Amino acid sequence: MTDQTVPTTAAGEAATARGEQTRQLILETAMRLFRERGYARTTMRAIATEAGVAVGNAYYYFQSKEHLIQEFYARTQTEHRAAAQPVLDRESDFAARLAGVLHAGIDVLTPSHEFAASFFKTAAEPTSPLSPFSAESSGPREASIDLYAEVLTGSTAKVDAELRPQLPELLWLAYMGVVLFWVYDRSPGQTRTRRLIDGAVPLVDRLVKLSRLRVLRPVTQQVVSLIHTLRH
Amino acid sequence: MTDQTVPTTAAGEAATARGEQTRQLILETAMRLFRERGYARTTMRAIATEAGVAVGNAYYYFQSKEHLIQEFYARTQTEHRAAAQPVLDRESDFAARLAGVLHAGIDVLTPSHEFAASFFKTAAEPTSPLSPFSAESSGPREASIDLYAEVLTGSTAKVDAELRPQLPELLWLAYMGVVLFWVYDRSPGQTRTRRLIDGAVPLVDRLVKLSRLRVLRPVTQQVVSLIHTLRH
DNA sequence: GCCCCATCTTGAACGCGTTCAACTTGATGG
DNA sequence: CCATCAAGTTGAACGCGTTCAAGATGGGGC
Repeated sequence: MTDQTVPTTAAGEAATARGEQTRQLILETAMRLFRERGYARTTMRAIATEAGVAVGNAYYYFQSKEHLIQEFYARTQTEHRAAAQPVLDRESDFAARLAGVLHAGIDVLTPSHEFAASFFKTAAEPTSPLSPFSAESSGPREASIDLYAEVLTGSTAKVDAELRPQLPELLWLAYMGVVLFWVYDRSPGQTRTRRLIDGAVPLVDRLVKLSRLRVLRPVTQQVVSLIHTLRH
Repeated sequence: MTDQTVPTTAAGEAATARGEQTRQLILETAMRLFRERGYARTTMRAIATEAGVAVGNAYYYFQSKEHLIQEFYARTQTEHRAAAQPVLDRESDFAARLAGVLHAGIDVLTPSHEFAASFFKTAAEPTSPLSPFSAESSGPREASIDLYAEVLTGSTAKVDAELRPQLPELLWLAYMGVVLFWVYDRSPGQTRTRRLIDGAVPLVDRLVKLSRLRVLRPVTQQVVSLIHTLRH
């Protein structure tokens, strides 16, 4: 805990130091091997050997094997944003924007399905820096939440005023749910996940719009108040 | 894969063979050490030593360190059922029954919070036999779903006819969500999880009752149809 | 030209989960 | 009483992630 040891330059730092090349070399090698053999079957020794460095050297740049994955997060998030941009530029309907962004996320993840499943256990541990809720993952997480804020702000949807500020984070949470479903999805090409998105988005769209309705306002307020309670 | 090797008698089997005592001894020792030191810090060597057997002997009875946990599932489920019984006998109101059962679940889990957090990563892996969705966990899972069927059948709540058959599994899924929240809950005594239950139950109660309402019937049908789609 | 020293690199060593060939035990039946 | 053999038990050995004391490198001040 609390060992902010010396170098291990955080993800996208400037880091003009000599070793930056080595860092990139190790990272590229690791990513390639992870994709080729899966996370568990890729050993640190293999990464080091293929990169032409000593095992210990990999640990100079990355605190652990798990930390090599953090780069995967950052890249995935960047790709997700890029893949979602056309939809955000084109659509103004809330449901269309949300579905587009969710599908874009799965598009980006699809090539890594096997790899993602094998390292998912690591990310799931509450104490892990790789947990999507951890402080270490706050960068990609906030970028991702921003994406859902944009889904909302760029849309023509009218949303209950109290619910609106909470919605981006709720949508991100729903996205986490979709990813969870996707990780467990064993159907060929993860078509079930696609069906989940196509089925759930109109539902969310409907509920969001109904949130302003007389009968449902108490429910909406109950939801918002629960969120506030849980945030402390 | 597919190595249904010789003995390793499944959880609650008859198993009158000689080694049954040793099996229980190893299991009790493991459970004690897991609780005392946490999962990660308990080594197989320590379990073996404290139980007075050789390391290999533990592997004669349990395929892996992870498999020692499966017993924990079965026990937790049994205790949950027992702890929930008074509430099921006493209450007839749906919300009261649901809240009672959920709180009973967390009551039972509370002493093992640290341990649960440390082995959660293992259970989260899609391919793991410990995953709550796996075939190996079907026993405890179905027992747990039955519990939520009973929450519903013993209650006076009137539920949409199409939604009703899906509800026990949905409630179980919600319970999984509560457990997930609980695992990540770092607040002292996991009071946030308690607040989640107390906040979410009235909400679920309200939604279930509203499910029969004119305005919401389409939404209800949409939910049911989505469930059917995802089930194939 | 030389030394200094932060930066980078090395690989043997540690403790872990897991495996396995070899050994012991004790009920069975001749 | 002994031979048999499935059931149970052993601990050295393997490959893994990780650590760390020791060494190599090379730009900057003198």
